[in-house]
Amino acid sequence: MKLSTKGRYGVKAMFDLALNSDEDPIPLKDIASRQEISESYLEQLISGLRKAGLVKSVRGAQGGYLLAKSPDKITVGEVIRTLEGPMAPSECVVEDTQACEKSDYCVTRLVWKKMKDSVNEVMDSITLQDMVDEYSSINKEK
Amino acid sequence: MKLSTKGRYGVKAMFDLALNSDEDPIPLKDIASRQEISESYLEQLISGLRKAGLVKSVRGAQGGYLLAKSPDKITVGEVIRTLEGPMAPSECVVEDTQACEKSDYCVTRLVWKKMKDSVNEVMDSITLQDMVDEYSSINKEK
DNA sequence: GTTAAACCAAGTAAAATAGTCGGAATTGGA
DNA sequence: TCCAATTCCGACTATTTTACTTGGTTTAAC
Repeated sequence: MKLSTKGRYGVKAMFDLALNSDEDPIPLKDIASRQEISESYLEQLISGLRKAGLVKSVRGAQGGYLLAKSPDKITVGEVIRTLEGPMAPSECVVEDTQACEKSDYCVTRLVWKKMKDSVNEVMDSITLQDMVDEYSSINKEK
Repeated sequence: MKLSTKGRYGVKAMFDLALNSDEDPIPLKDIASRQEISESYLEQLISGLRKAGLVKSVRGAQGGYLLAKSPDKITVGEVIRTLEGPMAPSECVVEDTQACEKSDYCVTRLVWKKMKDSVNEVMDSITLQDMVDEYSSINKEK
């Protein structure tokens, strides 16, 4: 049940964008080096985030990436689901998937459903802004 | 974030044992055919469950498997963690693992921690007996 | 002593993961 | 006008994990 690097790096990158955002776009190179992620790999991931409408890009020199919405409007859940797909422990609880023919009376399915709902609820309750706030409150104590 | 077949089959097998348990041990063949799982694969999984003390085995003819504890003392969480390992989205929140050197001020780590705790809480709150009860309540309506 | 079962270790094909690589298109600034 | 910095894109690849299978040994009931 480990998350793959896609989800983990994706959240880190988005957090980095939220933390370092001003007006100017942030080049991928900066994010990659700050977060210690391979730049060319991160490129793939951020491409997905862009297609999902979570970040905007500015091409050419002095270009880079920006959050497409304000950090309090972007949840960890959106980021992770974009990169990892639906957080379903089993195929049979992926939305808009044909559940198996036993699903009406399948008890294990109810278990997977509860797990899925629980994870999504937590993920969707955390915004990038929450992470930024938490970061500030940890670091002001120094 | 899908569960592997280990966890999924494991829960099914344990549920099957809880549902069909009387005094006699239940041969793996029966569980495998009822749950539509490859018998030789399930053998591996149940071996892990036995070593973890969740099932008991009786060897020889008329042998099979039994729950090691009563179904209300076995949680889905125990079963899944036995077969899948700790349900940690990231290495850095696996208990008794060295967290990385940034863990003191790492905000993403807090996110993984929340996800982990949430999943474990749900899993640990469901016992095999709960599943059996749910099964009966679904099926008595027919 | 035959049969039904658990037990064990090793092997394996297919899929997923975690990247790399090479180049094309875009744009700001010298 | 050209150069450098950057995004964008698609294909390739080594490694690891998954989901098994196979072939056998041991144990115990009848």
